[in-house]
Amino acid sequence: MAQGQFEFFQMRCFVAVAEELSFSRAAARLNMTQPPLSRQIKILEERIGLVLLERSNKYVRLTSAGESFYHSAIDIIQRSEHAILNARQAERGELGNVSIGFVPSAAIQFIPLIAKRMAELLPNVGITPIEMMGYEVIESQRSGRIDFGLTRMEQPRGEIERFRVVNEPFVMAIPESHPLAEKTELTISDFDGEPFVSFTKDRGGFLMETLTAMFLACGITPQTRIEASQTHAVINMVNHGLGFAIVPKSVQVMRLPNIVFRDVELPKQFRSDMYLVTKSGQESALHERVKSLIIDTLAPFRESD
Amino acid sequence: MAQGQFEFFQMRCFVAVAEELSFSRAAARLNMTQPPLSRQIKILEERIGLVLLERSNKYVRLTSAGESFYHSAIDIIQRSEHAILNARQAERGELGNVSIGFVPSAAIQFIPLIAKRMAELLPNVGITPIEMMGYEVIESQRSGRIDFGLTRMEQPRGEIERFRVVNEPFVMAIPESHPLAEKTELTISDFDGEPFVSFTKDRGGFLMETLTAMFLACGITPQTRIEASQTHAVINMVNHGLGFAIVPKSVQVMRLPNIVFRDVELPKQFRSDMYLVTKSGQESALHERVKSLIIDTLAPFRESD
DNA sequence: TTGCAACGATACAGGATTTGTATCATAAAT
DNA sequence: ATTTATGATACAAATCCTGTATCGTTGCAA
Repeated sequence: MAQGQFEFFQMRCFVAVAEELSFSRAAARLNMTQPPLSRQIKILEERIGLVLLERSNKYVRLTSAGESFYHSAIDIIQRSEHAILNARQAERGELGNVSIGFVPSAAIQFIPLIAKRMAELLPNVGITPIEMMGYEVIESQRSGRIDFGLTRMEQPRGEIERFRVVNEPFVMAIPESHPLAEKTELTISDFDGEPFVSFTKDRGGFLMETLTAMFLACGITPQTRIEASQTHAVINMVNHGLGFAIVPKSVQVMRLPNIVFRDVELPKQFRSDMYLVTKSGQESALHERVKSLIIDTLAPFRESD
Repeated sequence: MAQGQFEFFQMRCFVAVAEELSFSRAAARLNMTQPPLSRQIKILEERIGLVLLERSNKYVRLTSAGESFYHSAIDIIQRSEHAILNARQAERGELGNVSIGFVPSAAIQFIPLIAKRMAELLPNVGITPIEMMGYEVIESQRSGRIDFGLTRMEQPRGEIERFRVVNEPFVMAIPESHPLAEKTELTISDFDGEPFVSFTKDRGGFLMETLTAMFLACGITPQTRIEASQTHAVINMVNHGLGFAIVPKSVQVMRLPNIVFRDVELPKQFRSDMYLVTKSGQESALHERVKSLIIDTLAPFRESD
């Protein structure tokens, strides 16, 4: 036994004596005889260099140091029990911390929903959401800075796993002042020649490509007035009457005063995807747990229309 | 070794391995050889029923459970060191809690000053001040509800120690509107026949007796208008112009808008005392420490004039 | 005052546990 | 293929702990 620090067992002995205020009774409680108990207490006192118990033949009393140490001991013993419970939780993937990198448009619904469900189902798992550009999500994933990523980019395979967690229809965002906002049954051809707020193509804006392909397929050519790089910006342009836009349906929970959202029939292949990316070969239980939690949480945005 | 809980030593072993990520290096650091180290880790894992380290021949890695347990272990080890330091502090009387019962007039200066100095000199000793009537101080002292008491009552001896910690002169409290407030050199005879706010005699008001004795000795008879039981009440009467009062000098830190305080020459024997009462035979270091702190703190109110 | 009972401290032998040396098994590196 | 480094295993020696027996002291009762 490393001469220098006291042992756990000695602490338990001390606690028993402190509570019983009797060596014999404490010994009985600890399923041992009195002499070794006395010895353990003595060793404990030697190790910490303090007298913890004042013992004369007829009474046993705690010294001030003993009083203090008793409280500490109770605390430490309890913590050591918690340590085991926590470790067990961690093993089951119910304790820890995960960081999620995500593109700004995921901040509207997906990340809050994930955070909420994590708080419910995995209350002891912390979440660190980090907003970033689509390409950064992949970089950060490779470098290990984040555990999970949410992005719209279809990524070259390799050591990174990818799941399509969102596959939702587009909706039209129309300024309230625009004549089309009145019409109830809209088709895509109604937007031919109308002012359009588009996404930029640079910096990994993926929606742009999808949308131009769709316009081509539907045979319409809106009048592109402005390009913005992120959904937030696009939506705010529309809100100020600068034109209509096409955004993923999940965006429409953002209620802005001068926007109306309208469903519109589009060819089946033109839908908005989002991918969950993760380093493959992560066999941690926590990782698995969170991964399926994210997939489950986003299921409504994948199956519904 | 009580089969059932892990030992402290095993935790230290684990921490060393977790930090070195190598059994051999960890063993060196612990001044032991590798085989027993392996064994201790194995025992630890058996005791808590979890695999903490994933070890193949070329690497040692923490499992999620190990990660969690490592943090707990660090925390517990640190706490166990603090436990010793705290116990040492407690032994020196620098850790703990004391309760002080006191009469309301001590709340004006004495208790705040004591609390302040305790915060400076004994930062880890908590103080619980309890305001009560003079006779309650003695009762609570006997029953052990308070560790110290501050009261003006001279008490029957017995198992209670008593120190005179305050012996200060009286001052006159005069309503600003009163003609005597203008006069610079006052003597006690100036107050003959003037309206006087007195202390009640009941409920252990001790000042009353002293004051009537003094009036007798000085040969004056003020006109007693009102009696109040506590200094606060008396002072507020004066503040509303109901008469002059005689109060201990320490009271004059209370600055009220319509009161002036004036020194006055009085016979030497008429001064205001306050006693520190304490159960005798309290040999605790903390108790001694706080006792002398209180005596020291109140020294200015005993020696000065 | 004396004897008894209760409690914690001490001594010591037997037993359990732990340690260290030597060795093995495996995997990366040369 | 050989070497080197790592953790696991086997076993004897040493250590430490336990329990029995006993002592010394204190409070209590006769």
